[in-house]
Amino acid sequence: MDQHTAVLEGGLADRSRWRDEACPVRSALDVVGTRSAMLLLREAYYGTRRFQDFAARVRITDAVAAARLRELVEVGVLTTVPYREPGTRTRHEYVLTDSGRDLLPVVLGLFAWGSRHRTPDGRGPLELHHRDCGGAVRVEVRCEHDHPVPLGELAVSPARGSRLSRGAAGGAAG
Amino acid sequence: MDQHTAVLEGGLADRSRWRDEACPVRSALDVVGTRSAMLLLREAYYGTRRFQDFAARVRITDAVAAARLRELVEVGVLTTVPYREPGTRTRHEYVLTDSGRDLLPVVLGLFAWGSRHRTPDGRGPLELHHRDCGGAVRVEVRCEHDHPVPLGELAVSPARGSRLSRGAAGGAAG
DNA sequence: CTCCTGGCTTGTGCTGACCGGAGCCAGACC
DNA sequence: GGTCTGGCTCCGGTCAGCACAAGCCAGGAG
Repeated sequence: MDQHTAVLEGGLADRSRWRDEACPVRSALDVVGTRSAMLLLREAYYGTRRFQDFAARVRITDAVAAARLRELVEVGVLTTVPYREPGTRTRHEYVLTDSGRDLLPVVLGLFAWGSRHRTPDGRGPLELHHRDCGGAVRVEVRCEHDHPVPLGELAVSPARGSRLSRGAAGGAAG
Repeated sequence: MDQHTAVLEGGLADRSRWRDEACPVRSALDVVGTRSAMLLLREAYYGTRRFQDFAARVRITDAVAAARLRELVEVGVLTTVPYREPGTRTRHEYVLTDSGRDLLPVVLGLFAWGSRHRTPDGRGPLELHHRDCGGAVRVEVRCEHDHPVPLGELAVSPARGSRLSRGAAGGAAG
């Protein structure tokens, strides 16, 4: 259409002929779409591992922390690992899995957007940089050939083998 | 601490001495943290512009669509522009602003994560590629020198001029 | 003038996210 | 045995997000 939206290809072109039932954005939001889940992830990235620290630093109640942490473990974003401090019994910590680490672009994307668009100065109270070189850190949409991909150059197509890739109508995708 | 978390620098190192009151992740979630807001954004990226199309394609009611679209316009993620089809009165469409386009990494990040971790085959029903070269599209965390930045190489520090940058305790950041 | 249509608004009610506070339980320490 | 602590669970209640359904309003078509 114009240069400011993605291009829908194949059976997707007619947007009125398919539903978003299997939309990956929707399925992601189903499991990590709450405020507390995102903030717990932020804390995990900051290095927090223990129950009370999560609850206190995210400023949620124990009940919510327990419920949310349990869900995050269930969906595989966190795992529990036992630990034992001298003189106490065995407890367990919540640590990130690969799946949890894969959500980093989402949380950093929110971080960057909040810093840029939701603070008076457009800078925000914290900065992110690369330990190795000191360069400022950003979240970018890129193709595998390293080209930056603005919205207008983004193409969406059905995965091979799906109904919509064969031009059928009425399918479900995302 | 270990290689799987970010490094907190300056006054941030002691995580127990500062609060996340001004956290940009939190402020971002305050305005675009709902399921319907994210899905409306997805639709906007797909090229949707009209009220009924948004409501139908996101599968929310008119009431929710009206409320959420109004909020998104208020926070500057969308703008209304008047249009007129022949033989009807003037109405208005909802189009993305620069601020709205800046949320693309967040929505694509959820898209990628959902495709990878919330579908049986780990691929998802849709694919994203670069129109110009056909390459698969990803969301990446990079520094300004183009180095990929894994979580373990990410450093978080206070913005210059903030309380925490001067080593004071009890500040508020993110 | 009435009818129709798109873009809402309003009303009712459910559910899930969240809070504050109290209680529980296992084990270490005494 | 009793006490303390971390990691929960349970209870009662509020509020926001959402669905379903009805109503409203401006303006073009007839």
